[in-house]
Amino acid sequence: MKRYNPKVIEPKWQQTWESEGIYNSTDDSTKPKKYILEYFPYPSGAAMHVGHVRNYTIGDVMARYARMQGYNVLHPMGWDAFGLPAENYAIKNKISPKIAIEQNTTRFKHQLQQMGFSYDWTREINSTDPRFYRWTQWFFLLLFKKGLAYQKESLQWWCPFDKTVLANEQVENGRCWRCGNTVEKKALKQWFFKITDYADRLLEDLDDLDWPEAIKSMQRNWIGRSTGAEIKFAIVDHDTSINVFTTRPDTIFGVTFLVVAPEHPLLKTITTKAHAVRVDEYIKTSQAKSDIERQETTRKKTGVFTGSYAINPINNEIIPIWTADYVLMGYGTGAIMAVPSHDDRDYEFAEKFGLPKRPVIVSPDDTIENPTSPQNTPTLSSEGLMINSGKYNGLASAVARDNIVSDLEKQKAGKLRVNYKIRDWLISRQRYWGAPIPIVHCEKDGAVAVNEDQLPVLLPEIENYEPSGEGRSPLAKVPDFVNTSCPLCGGPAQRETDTMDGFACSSWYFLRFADPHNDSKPFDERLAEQWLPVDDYIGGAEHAVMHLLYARFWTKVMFDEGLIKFEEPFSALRNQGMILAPDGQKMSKSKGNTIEPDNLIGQGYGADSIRIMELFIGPWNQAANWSVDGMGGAFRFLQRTWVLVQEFIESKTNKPDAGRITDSQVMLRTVHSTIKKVTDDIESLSFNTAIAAQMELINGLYKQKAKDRFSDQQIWEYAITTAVKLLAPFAPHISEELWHMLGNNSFVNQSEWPKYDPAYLLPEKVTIAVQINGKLRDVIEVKPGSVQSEVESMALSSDVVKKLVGDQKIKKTIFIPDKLINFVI
RNA sequence: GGGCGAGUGGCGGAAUUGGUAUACGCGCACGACUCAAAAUCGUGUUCCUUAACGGAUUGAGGGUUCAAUUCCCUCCUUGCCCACCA
Repeated sequence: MKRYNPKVIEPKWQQTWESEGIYNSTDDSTKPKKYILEYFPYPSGAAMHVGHVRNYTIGDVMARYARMQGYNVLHPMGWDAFGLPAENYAIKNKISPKIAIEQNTTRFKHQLQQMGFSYDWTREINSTDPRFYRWTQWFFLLLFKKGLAYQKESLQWWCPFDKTVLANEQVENGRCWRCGNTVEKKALKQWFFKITDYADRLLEDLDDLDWPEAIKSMQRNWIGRSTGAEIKFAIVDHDTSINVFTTRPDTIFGVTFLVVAPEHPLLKTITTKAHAVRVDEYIKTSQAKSDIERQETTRKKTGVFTGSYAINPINNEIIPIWTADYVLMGYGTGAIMAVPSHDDRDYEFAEKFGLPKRPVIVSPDDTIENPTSPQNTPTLSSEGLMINSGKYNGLASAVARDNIVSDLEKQKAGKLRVNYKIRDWLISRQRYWGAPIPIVHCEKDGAVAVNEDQLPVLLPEIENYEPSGEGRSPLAKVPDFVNTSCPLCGGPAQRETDTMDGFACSSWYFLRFADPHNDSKPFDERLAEQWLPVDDYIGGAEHAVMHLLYARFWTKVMFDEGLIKFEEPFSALRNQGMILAPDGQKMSKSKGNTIEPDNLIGQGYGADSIRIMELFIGPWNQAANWSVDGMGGAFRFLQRTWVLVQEFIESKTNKPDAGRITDSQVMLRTVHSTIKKVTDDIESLSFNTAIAAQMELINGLYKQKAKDRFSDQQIWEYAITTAVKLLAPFAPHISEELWHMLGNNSFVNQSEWPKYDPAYLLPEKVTIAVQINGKLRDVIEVKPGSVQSEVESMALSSDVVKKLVGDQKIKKTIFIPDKLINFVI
């Protein structure tokens, strides 16, 4: 008997599949399409570990299953290779990013191939290939021409370690998402994409997506739409006014002071001479505070009085104006009306600086005369009846809200306003390793788009690509690159030297897979129409408000331009659960706790065992600790399958034992119910139980074999063949090998998925639970479909039941056919 | 502080519509094979208690029901995301 040796069979089939091209997608097929995609990886210096492998295993099982179900499947792979990690790796290892990327993609590709993933490698793309980023630049120009790409000087997040600016989405708790260092604010002229123009559509279209609710709510939260009003407060003794944003205009009678952010443009104007020194000091100290410090002060309120007063437009009350850094310049108008009786932040501030905290405006218990005071627990979300609010008293707060805004509108002191937390996407980076922004700066014509036929603007190969930290990309030091002529007037001009954020590439790469070699446009409309949108997109949740939001934005822009006919790129999104190290910690190179597939394969487990382990360890979308012992179990299952098939093949040539009889009904029922179970489980993405069902099948067949020694060859042939097919999406190599050993010349991975016949599912006998008062007391075996009277008399004749019922009266009998009978006494 | 999710044997987990809780795997124990070990095969394995019987059990407590891991309420623990967003 041949031994199961993954080291021999796995590379053999990988090469055969590749040379036969059996996973390549055809553009002209009559079959229905299915586009299954995993996030294209970042080929960093650290190799892939079993956590990454899980992501690709899920996608691969789905792709293989879909093929066997008769779909024309697109399952491509490529490299998201621009960006900081690749560049930092190159700097550290003193090689050029280009060489680093070549080394890393070679390694990653080898890792993917040795896992037997069924990618169409003829469609491989690399975002750093000029043939690819030419079109990334083309999309930049599309956005530029549509007025969705613009330059603006403002305070931006700056990472002093990576020496570049960062988008808001790329700053987590005041730290750089890549290196974890504290970020600073720096005033720089930067390029932005106007994603805010699409905020409403990005929000509304979330509803219809088959995405995890967690991701949808993260995006909703990030877009942060809130409706309210902008209200104008005139300043006493000044010719100016301050606008505030509030979601609760109904609480305007509770305003006891105004607060403006320290960065507010009117702050210096309205500050009186007597208070100027203290205000100036306060502005300076809050500027010196990094944002992380501003967040870490455990919300202790600070602030100073400006000396000025404002007039409440609803009742002409005079209220003081303060400045405090709990009000953020970047949101709303950078100024608020403080309502201490209904906002805990305002309450805390009033408490600390001795400002008035009354009156209560919304009665929480709907009594106008003596409401329970909410002063100790102010809340912005409370609704109720209006009190202390003049003519609005007695109205429901939601009604008063509308009335007050329209009344203010009449006196031109207020209007409805929708506010968003989302900011425009800062796209420029002061780093070398990215797609150059295809813009030329001309003294006469300003920022001018490079002509389309001049694309790509090639990233020059340079000696010194380390960031300078001066706020300019290293490309600024390359005169040959910088100096050019203006596409409009032909006069001398300078190229933009910033490069694009790596997320620009990933905002459209999924479209390129439909038409990866097109040199005349980013993709053919017909091919995009055929393959897109992505049916199943598989990846971790870490891209929730970055890539997944950006890609949706670009897709909508392309839709508006008429390039594509769909508005959402990813119909279904699947977030796989993280694989943690056996100790429960995140796997990372720095902790030295990573487990790499290469080592496991070297130990003789094989890719198939790893694939089984990745899925069997638990639900695919939940985190799991990697288990070293569990690998042995996965391997044993495959080996038992191997041995069983070998023994069956040998039984073909040895005469079967004539004295033994195969129970064909039991065999057929076992096989057909397993087909049903595995099929249903794959459809519902319950991969762990799909594998468990196959283990049960193999265990069951072992028991059959012990009884009948493969007596009925025909039924055994069917059982074995089916078992091998069911295993194919999960463990493709061993399945392919066994398939060929069984005498097939085709590929099991191109075979048809087995179907079950419901007629075989019905068992000869079913076990009925016999309960008394809902407690299990006995079990009886009856024919399926037995009626109540039959089951009841059988159950009542059971010794246990007789004893427990005694001469008590049975009040009620509950009968569930083929399941249980319950006597209530 | 806000949002979303999760708590089941020694461990990872299963239970698809309220209907026999603990499938499958790991680990462990015993047996077979072996000079021996590994590997493999087989049997057992929720806990307490017993000669047998029996009792308890899905984070805790309560509720609905003939029947609750499943539905409802309160609380505890824990994971992830967002966080002074007015």
